[in-house]
Amino acid sequence: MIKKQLIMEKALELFAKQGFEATSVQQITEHCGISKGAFYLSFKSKDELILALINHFMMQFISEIDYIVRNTNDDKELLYKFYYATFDSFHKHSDFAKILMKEQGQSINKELILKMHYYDRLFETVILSMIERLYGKEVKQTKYDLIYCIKGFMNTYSTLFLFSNVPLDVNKLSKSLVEKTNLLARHTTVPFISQELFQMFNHPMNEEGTKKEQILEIMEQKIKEMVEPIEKESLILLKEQLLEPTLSPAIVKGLLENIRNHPHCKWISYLLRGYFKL
Amino acid sequence: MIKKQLIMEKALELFAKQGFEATSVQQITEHCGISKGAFYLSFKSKDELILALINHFMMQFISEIDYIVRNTNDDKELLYKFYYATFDSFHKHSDFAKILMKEQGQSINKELILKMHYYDRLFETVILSMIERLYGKEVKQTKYDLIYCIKGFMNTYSTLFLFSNVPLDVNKLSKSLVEKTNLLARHTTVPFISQELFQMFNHPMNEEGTKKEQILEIMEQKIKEMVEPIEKESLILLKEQLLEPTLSPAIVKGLLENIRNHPHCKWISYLLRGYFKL
DNA sequence: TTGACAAATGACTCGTTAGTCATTATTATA
DNA sequence: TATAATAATGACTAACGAGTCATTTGTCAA
Repeated sequence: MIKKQLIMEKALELFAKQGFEATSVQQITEHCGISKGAFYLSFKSKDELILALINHFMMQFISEIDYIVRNTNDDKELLYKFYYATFDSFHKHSDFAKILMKEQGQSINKELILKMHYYDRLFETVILSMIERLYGKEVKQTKYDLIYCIKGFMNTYSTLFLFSNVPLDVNKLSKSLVEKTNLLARHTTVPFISQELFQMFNHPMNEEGTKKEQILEIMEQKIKEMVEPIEKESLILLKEQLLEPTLSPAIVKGLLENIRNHPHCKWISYLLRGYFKL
Repeated sequence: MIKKQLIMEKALELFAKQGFEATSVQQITEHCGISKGAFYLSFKSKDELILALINHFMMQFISEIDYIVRNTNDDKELLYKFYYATFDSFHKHSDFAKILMKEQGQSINKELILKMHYYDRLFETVILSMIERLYGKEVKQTKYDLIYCIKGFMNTYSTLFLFSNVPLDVNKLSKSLVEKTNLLARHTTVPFISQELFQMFNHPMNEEGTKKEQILEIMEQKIKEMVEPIEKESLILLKEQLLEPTLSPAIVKGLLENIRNHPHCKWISYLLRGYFKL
């Protein structure tokens, strides 16, 4: 298990520098100081490795941003916090962000493309819920355009500081983008992306409906692995709540809070927040 | 020479579908109905092919947009025409645009990365000159941000219609982006990218200063190849003008107009417009 | 028809890579 | 200490791809 993490860390560095295709398993194992055979004890294939990396970081990223959007009460702060957290995350995990940019749309692996689409959709959902909350009916016609504008901002500005070695002021950048986003939200009158168009783009959303049964499966897996008592009990209680709702919303929310910051529970926490509508 | 074009066309299709790395020379030659050896009669290597493709399309694209920006007199139309031409070009050459998106930042080839950066800088220059003309001192503090916003819009909206099979209304999209750009230009007060920052990003601009001597070299090459009498004479006169300015601006402009629409002269025409400041 | 020249071919070389598996080293258990 | 179980190794295979070059095919002038 610890070996798996080592491989993921070292591979991340190489992928960010050279790209996925251009990095051989040989190189990865050398960089880890292990043998080639040892690699295949942890991962069935090179593809499984990149998939694990994508999953690991995207789950972390999405759940982090989603938590911020759900738990920032002050509307005035929300957009700033959203941008700040996004760029801060890109900055902290810049190697992963680089891979994301490089492998964008690329990748021969079909499963990977689907996964990327899936996370992209999730992220769009988070943005959309934020926009709807902040601007309400004001952006009824233009909210889908706003999503793409926000994504466009994130894309260009990320590329900028990921691929040049210029130190960046996340605070200043976020403030600047908050102003731009507000401007567009409040004054745009000519929409391009209608709801129909938006749904057409997002058609293959099916991938992992993440229904009750799937959440249960993931939870059982984690409960087995978990050693910390508080987190473990919280997980068990939440699992029971999932099977048969008996606890009050306050208790459920508290239990979620217990597991939220455990590195292995962020994703479960995100799924449950969605399921319990908290 | 005609073989070269065939290879470029067929390779473009495959690269757009599968990516550059994932496409073998074997596949390209099979798709062309020629032998592997024949490929190497036209191109020294696979890298030379992708470089030729990038050069071919980027020259065409940049010079087209530059011409529009320089020759649209009505400021009210300019931004619309800019967006329209951009998306129209992406649409017409969607296979190339796909490659551009996929190979973005990627690519092991150093020469290619430099070339891409170079064209990126040229495109930014065109955008900047347009912004300065349209908004003047109004955007003194925010013009560099505006460049990246425009590029961000282009990026997200292109991805959208390049990788989903939804038919697009370029007219509507352009109008929508014109409004957004105007909003940002007129009301943004919080800049993020200062002039210093902008220059830091663009540091390695050196690549092909495209000075007089280089233009001359390209011209001599083209003069030899050219068969059409009017274009040929225009080129010869322009070459003389480059060596020793004797003609009036009106005549020079007319000569440029003569060659502008010849598929092989667009790039020269662009370089000369810059050199003669027309 | 012939011979000289150019165009085109594809079998071949050489390097590289993902993935396997018989063998060896390490650790746990009795 | 002996034995079993598990972890780790790296030489090996099979496949593929870029680029080469001896040979064949086509063209055209004499």
